[in-house]
Amino acid sequence: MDIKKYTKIFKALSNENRLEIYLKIVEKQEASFDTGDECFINEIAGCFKIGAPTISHHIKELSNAGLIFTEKKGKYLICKVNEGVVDQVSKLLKLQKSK
Amino acid sequence: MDIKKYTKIFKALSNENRLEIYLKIVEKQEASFDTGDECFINEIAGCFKIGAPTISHHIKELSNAGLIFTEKKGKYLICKVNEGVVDQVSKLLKLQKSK
DNA sequence: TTGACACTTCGATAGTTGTCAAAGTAAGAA
DNA sequence: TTCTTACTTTGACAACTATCGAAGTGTCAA
Repeated sequence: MDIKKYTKIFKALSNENRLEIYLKIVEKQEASFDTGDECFINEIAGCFKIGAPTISHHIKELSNAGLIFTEKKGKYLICKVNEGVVDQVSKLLKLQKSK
Repeated sequence: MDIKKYTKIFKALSNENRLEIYLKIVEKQEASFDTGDECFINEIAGCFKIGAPTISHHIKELSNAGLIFTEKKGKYLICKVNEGVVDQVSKLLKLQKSK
């Protein structure tokens, strides 16, 4: 088990703004099951009172931790949740009572 | 939803030694379903190359985040996982595809 | 009561992190 | 080409964190 990988994930989620950015991406992705829209960072950036450089930095941390995937589309940046990692995290934390 | 509560939890798990301490407590608790033993910090402290003050500090952070409960038994300290919080964390991170 | 043990508290310090302003890049519109 | 928009990179700095040694507290056994 790669402890470092998980500490990186938890570190990425341990900052208030970064966690909210991540949750916004999750939210947008949920909505997209109906609409088919993608999550443009541009659209959610306005919700925060931090500057563009800081948001860019946070996105990179989330991406580095493997929590999200990013993709450039013209001048916009699209983000997607990495659902596999989220499942791994849930498993790590839990007791395996059934075992 | 209380973002601060969750950032505190993630921060608690974002340090390598602290995550390992938490996982040791989980492990001990799993074993205890058979043996009925409790998790004495004293016993797991030897696994780490950090000093007692640092371990004490880490335990307090885990407890403060609500991830574990602690209890004094004589001169020993007993730790238990707060399973409720772990479930909440898993729910927070996940997409609700079924909705 | 003395000593050993299991922590805890305190104070210090090196290292890390979140944020910003300024400057940079790259795409698309005019 | 020039301008605007969207993001990135860089450099700096204040705030926070992990760790330690030293000293402190409380428990238990001899």
